Amino acid sequence: MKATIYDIAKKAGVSTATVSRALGEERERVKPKTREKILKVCKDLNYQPNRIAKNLAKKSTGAIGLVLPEIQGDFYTEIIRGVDEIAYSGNYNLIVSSSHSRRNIVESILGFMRESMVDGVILMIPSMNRQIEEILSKFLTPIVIISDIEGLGEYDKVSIDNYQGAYSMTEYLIKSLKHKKIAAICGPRDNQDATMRKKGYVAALKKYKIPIRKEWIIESDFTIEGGEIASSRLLSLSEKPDVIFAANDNMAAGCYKTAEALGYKAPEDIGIVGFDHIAFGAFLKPKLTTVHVQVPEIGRVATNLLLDRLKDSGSNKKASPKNIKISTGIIIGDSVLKAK
Amino acid sequence: MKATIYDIAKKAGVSTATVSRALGEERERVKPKTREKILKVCKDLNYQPNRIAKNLAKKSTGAIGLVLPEIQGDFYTEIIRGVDEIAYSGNYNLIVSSSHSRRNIVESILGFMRESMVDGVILMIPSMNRQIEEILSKFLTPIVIISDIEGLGEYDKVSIDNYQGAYSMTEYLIKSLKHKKIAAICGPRDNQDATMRKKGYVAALKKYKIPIRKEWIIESDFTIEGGEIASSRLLSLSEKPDVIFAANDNMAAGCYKTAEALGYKAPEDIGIVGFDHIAFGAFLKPKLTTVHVQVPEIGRVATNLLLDRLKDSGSNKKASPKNIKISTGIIIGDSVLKAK
DNA sequence: CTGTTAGCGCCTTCAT
DNA sequence: ATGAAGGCGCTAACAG
Repeated sequence: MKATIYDIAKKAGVSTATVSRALGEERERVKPKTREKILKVCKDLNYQPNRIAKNLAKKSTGAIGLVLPEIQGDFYTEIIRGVDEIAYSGNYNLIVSSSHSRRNIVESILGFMRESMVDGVILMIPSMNRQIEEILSKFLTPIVIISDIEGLGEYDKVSIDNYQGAYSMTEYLIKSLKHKKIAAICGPRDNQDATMRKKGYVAALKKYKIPIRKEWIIESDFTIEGGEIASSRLLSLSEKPDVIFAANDNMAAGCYKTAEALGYKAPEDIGIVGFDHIAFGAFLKPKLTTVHVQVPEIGRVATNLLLDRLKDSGSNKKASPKNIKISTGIIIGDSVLKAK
Repeated sequence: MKATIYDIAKKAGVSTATVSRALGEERERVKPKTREKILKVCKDLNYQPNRIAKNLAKKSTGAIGLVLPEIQGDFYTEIIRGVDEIAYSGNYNLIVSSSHSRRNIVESILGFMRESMVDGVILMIPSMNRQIEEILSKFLTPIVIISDIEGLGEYDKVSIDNYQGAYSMTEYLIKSLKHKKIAAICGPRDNQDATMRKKGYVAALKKYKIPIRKEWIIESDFTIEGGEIASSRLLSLSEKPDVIFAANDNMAAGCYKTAEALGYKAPEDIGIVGFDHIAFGAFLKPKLTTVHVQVPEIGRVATNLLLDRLKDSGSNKKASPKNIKISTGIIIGDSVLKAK
């Protein structure tokens, strides 16, 4: 049987209160000799404090939750890294959970936070719906959302500046590289990041008065395979684009595959650019030109917002929600040439 | 203030026990009408059950913990995927934690499990030491170890069959491809996976009576950069190997980089093979020949072992520890040719 | 079917 | 510096 604080108290000849103090943050308020005795007994009995009981008594868990749509690939692990870094230095434990495969994200949220195993939650969601909104509205713990969804004014929010990133890349292709025939492989329609990236692309074309061609804008799914399929469609058009702007690096990798399979050589025959700047892009040949996203920074910023909330949750004047955009940059590789 | 089961009981005019039943697994044992009334009150008061209290009362959390050395790269996320899959279908929540960067793994274990926030733990560790062993020996919850460390007979254990994988690959290079000049870039000395891979390599050379050359066995660190450095050393030797067997795909990728930088062409000038078969290897050019490891399967198997333990923890006859090895295979790419 | 009553293990005033 | 005692919110016998 596990030893409890009560066993310790009895064996050490003190009260449970003293044991609690000796082990907790009030170490100083107990005589060194007593404390030593208590610690010795703890060792003898292999005492392991029960955090559940502690949490119940203190009404806080010292942990924050991170809910991700999935835990796969560099993108998400880098978010985790950013969150973990700040959580750790703020003395919070991190609990990561994913709404993986079969499990839909709503369910995950429910199981995870409605039951308050954590003091606060960082939620990353690609899209919103009534159901989720309703659950969120009932939330009792602070919550920070990572998403590019508009509205949501009542929550702290951090997002990638998808619009600006896509706009800048498109502008770079047009202005610096003199391209006009630029196709886009977009992410899923219901994914807000994807939507904003597409908007940025379209806006840049408009700005430079380049006509938008429907057949050069393909919706896909952010996977490598999706990129393969979409690009093979683009490359089989009678009028082909000169450059393909994939809305993420995975799909750009799919374009490489297709190009190779179809006998096109990048960048000479077809230019390819991506978005995200995930690690493995550097191993693509030719090196991928892409939009740089400070992924771990997203996690850091979100966590800082959450910790601020947690700190403030005592005082009753709630700070108004913050909305932070993480800026992007352009990484110039060798996957697209200047137009002839 | 959060509503408690007590508030519900009062407002619904029933006892807390009835509320607990109506909401829990004994739904059936309460009259439908009563239950409905209770559910309505719950809605009205936006009642969120407190899982902490529940855990304390039930003495179980319904969650298992997964402790990884880090959460970065495909290898670890695929482990997570395997674990999550089984945990989910077994109705357990998964809590992932990493002993990331500054935090050493021991500390992580301490914070994570000694305090029994979980019913059981899956621990992945690259190496063992006294300190860790001592902590583990004091463990009160079931624990499954993912590691190729020998000994450890008292724990359920799952490991990659590193030895066999490395042996088979080396044998393939020798027997099928007629190579004799095979160098190895190993992982860290204190990493057990690395050690077993090296042993497999050495054993195969011995079996085929190929002399072992110290200068062709280099210790590195499983990173891309490590692979770069190690391979540049190999390629600057007066007598160069024909093939480099990198102990993981990351380091193999580093070899590609170096080879390119130094003007060697794979596979014509130098053969390169790896270990792990992580996703991005398929994007290397030429396609990487490597040892296939069923990574998600590691997670699945480990989780099944843990769930079995948890199921049995009621009965007092403990099943004897199981030790499962996950077999490997060889993926033939284009990164090494038959010897001339 | 439902209520009563103890805990679960720890923390935290309030006294001493 | 320490002890006594009452929660924290929920579950689980045991009665009715």
